[in-house]
Amino acid sequence: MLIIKDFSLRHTIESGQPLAFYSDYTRQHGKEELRYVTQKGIIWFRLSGERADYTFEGEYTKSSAGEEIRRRFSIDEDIMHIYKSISTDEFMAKAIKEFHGLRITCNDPWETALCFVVSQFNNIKRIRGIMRNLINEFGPVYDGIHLFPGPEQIADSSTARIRACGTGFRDRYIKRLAEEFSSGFDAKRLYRMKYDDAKAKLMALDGIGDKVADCILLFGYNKLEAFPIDVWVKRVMEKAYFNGRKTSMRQIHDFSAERWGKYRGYAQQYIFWYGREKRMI
DNA sequence: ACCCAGGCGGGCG
DNA sequence: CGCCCGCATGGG
Repeated sequence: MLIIKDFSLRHTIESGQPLAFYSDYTRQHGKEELRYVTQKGIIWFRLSGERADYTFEGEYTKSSAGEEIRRRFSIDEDIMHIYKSISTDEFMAKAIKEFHGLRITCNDPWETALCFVVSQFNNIKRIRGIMRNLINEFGPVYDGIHLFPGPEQIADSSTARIRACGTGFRDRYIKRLAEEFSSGFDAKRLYRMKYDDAKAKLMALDGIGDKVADCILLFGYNKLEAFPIDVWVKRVMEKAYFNGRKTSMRQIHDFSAERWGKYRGYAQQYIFWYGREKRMI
């Protein structure tokens, strides 16, 4: 059993992070459960207050599954220090207070890249459906359950089979991404690279632009200085920080770096989720 | 019917 | 640089 302080599974999952795109989350009578698959197996994660427990299947052991969970939810991160350091104005302080315990998840780079290539010009509900289709179509079966597919499993398929999962025009991006991640692109190397250099490497891939690259760095590499700007973040920030004026991406990037520094990825996730939940637009 | 969705690539001035 | 366009698909 684990004790996790300052953690809201609900805000973490519902704020549209990669895990939410392909897992089952339930909450009733104060008990929460998340079932998710990885390339190695299946994890059942249960939470009641601050008490967490888990079961697993696949290649995991009790200890490696525990490690998976610790890493995925950044359990060892000093979250209160991060909250304090980005609570630099009333809007952010209020968002953090109301949605206490929202954490940036730390996911696998390939999983994250696939999720956010699917996400472009799309909505969260459909992203979920497409991710589930991809898992059911390409994920290897373990004990009757499809695991998360590895890049090589998609790289070998036709674009038609990818498109049949509902991806639309993103089929060729997905195919090329899978090819890159299964050979050629050294995904592990980006862990050790500085933010700017890693971002340039990602943006060199077909179908990955400014926003998706930042998502992969934030949710896949835990580079907390990444600040993904999507339509929601842009509009909420224009309203809350720029007097309703149209503001360029460049200006918003600069503003976020200056205001929230190296933890601005957290600020971004609060802006995104708080803005949507409070129907600010 | 119309509009939009956690954008990107390509072409243009 | 900035701006504009097309892009698959499904839900409101």
